[in-house]
Amino acid sequence: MSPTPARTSRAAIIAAAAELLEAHGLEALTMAAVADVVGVRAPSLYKHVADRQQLIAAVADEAVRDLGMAIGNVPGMTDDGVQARLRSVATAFRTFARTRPRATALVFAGLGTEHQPSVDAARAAVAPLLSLAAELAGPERALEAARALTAYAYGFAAMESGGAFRFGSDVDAAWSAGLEALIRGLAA
Amino acid sequence: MSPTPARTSRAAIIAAAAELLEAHGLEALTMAAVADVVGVRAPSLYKHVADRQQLIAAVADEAVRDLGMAIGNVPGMTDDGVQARLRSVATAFRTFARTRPRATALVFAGLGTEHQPSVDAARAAVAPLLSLAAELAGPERALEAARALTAYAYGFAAMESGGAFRFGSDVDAAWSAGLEALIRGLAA
DNA sequence: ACCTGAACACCGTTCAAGT
DNA sequence: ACCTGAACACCGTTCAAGT
Repeated sequence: MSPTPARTSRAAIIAAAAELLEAHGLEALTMAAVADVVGVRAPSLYKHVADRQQLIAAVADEAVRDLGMAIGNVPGMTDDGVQARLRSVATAFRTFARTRPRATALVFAGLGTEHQPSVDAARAAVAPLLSLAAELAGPERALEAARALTAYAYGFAAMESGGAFRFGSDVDAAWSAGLEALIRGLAA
Repeated sequence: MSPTPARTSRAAIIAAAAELLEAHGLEALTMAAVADVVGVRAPSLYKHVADRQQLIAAVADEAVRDLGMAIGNVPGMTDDGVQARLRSVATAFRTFARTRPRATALVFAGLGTEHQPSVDAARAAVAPLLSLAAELAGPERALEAARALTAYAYGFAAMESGGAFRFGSDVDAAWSAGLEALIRGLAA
């Protein structure tokens, strides 16, 4: 007669889904596999998430928040100049994208979902980058500069994770050279 | 007794798959849907392609070739300086990515496939960009410069197609400003 | 030599029945 | 109030049977 307490939770389900995505790709993120990780049967998931699309959307939203924290909490930046801090934030972005490439692709390329993270979440995530861009290029051109930096960082990280850089040579050096060039150009 | 002639072809199948991908997304690229477009039943496709993964890979390969042609045949560039030609080629890339966003994501982000386009195909596609990069930044730094330009162009186009630019303001102006900054910085 | 229907394993999702 | 097995429609893939 006593109603059973929940044997899993929305948070656990989203975490399991994010793990499966990163470990084995989007096609491995099945309701049965997620259910298996959290220890229930597939139909039970529908008590916690509407359907698979919404679960994927929730994984993307969580990734946006994680990314925001990753680039918002870069340590020891108080003493540096704008360009050095921008370099640190962009590199934190790259590190995040290398750690969670498939979640990053879900957020930025959106292949496999029609979902967009909420405007508020996106705004919060890029806030630190936007304020540095304003410092670098002036408030008038802050948005443009932030977009250019994000485009470069995401594009580079995506190509890197996707294996697009296969002509040898030093990938780290290419990252730094491109970033320096962009920062220099935006500051001018 | 006479063996039946092929009622469809590998080329037609790939074209149908590319159409479905762009029109309705990767999850709409099903064997049944492709078979329907080319006018056969799903099992017949296996006479022409090994399986769905290989079909998706073929779509990606074809997209790489198309992209190579798109950025290799930019008209009326003979009289321009390096920077102007680079601007034209990068903009041709953006135009291609806006026309075929999902195929572009398949090639660069590779979410939904483990496939990589062959090194030769990729090399051919980026050849025009590489030679311009050499002209701009010197042969020593050509590869770095080409990578930075590709990363920026793909990243910008991906974010644009994915709807990441939703804070208002002029997206075309942002594209130009970022591209100018990068070219200026790479030339220095 | 290619095409087909039937069949199988799998997936997302619903729902009545359990506790 | 949540969980489950059974069921349904759909998907990728195989294969024996047609022409």
